[in-house]
Amino acid sequence: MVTKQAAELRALTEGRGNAFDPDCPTRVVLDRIGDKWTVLVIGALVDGPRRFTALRQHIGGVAPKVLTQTLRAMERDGLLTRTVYAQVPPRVDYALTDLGASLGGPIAVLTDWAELNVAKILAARDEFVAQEA
Amino acid sequence: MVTKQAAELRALTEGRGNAFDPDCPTRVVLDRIGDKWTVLVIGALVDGPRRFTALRQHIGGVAPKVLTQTLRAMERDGLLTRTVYAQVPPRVDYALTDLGASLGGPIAVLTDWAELNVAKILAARDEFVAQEA
DNA sequence: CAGCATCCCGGTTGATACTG
DNA sequence: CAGTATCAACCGGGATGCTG
Repeated sequence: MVTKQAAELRALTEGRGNAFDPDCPTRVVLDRIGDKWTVLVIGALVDGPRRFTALRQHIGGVAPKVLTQTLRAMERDGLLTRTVYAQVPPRVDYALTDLGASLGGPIAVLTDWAELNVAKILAARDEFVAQEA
Repeated sequence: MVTKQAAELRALTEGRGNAFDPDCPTRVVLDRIGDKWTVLVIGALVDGPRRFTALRQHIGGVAPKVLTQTLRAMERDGLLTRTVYAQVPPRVDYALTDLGASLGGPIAVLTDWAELNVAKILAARDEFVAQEA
């Protein structure tokens, strides 16, 4: 059942050591997915552009500095656009690019898996703790 | 095209603030995926059990301590099994559980996306750097 | 062989306060 | 409003040395 997956994974992790290449596709994407806030930002922008403060309030609990960092990194990687309006007070809109929006698919697969299996994971943890007691 | 994804993502990130619940499905899985070595370990085990040293050499560049940490965390979460043989010299086999193997699917989706789009990301980075110069 | 104990370093995260 | 500046705290991660 995992033969196709196995092949794909091996191609990435075993093939020619590219898993240790910092520019390896796996690495680049995984680093961004693994980032605590990127997924939230994508979730916050899937249904339209938002302003900085709107994002902040929507996500909640994120420091301005960190949000800025996340946003800049995503902009740098072409996942979203940053539009500055020359007016007072300042206004900046953030919107997903096609690329950024297309990441929603893989993320959704992951979150689907998570929803399906998180119970098993938590059960495994409980059992593990129980065993070592 | 992203309407279904949008709905799913919103359910996870917007729904009821569970994105900030440490036990939120998204969080748990993302933390594990985001881990530098977990994906490599899965890739190393998809085609059968391996011993500690075999894993170490296969993955390469991972300190024993860190590999142990990763392995333990994955065992704790029911992603793999750890089998100790009472013999001298010691022997420990690691193998993916069904749960662990099933994570290969979502990971493959992610890596597929990565392979398809990493060029765009890198191009976006270059362009970004060029612009600010 | 497997892996734990210890020490340590650097980068990242975050809270707080301030500004164009 | 949309950040930047600054400082403090916190691990992830690695090197080394030792054991059952």
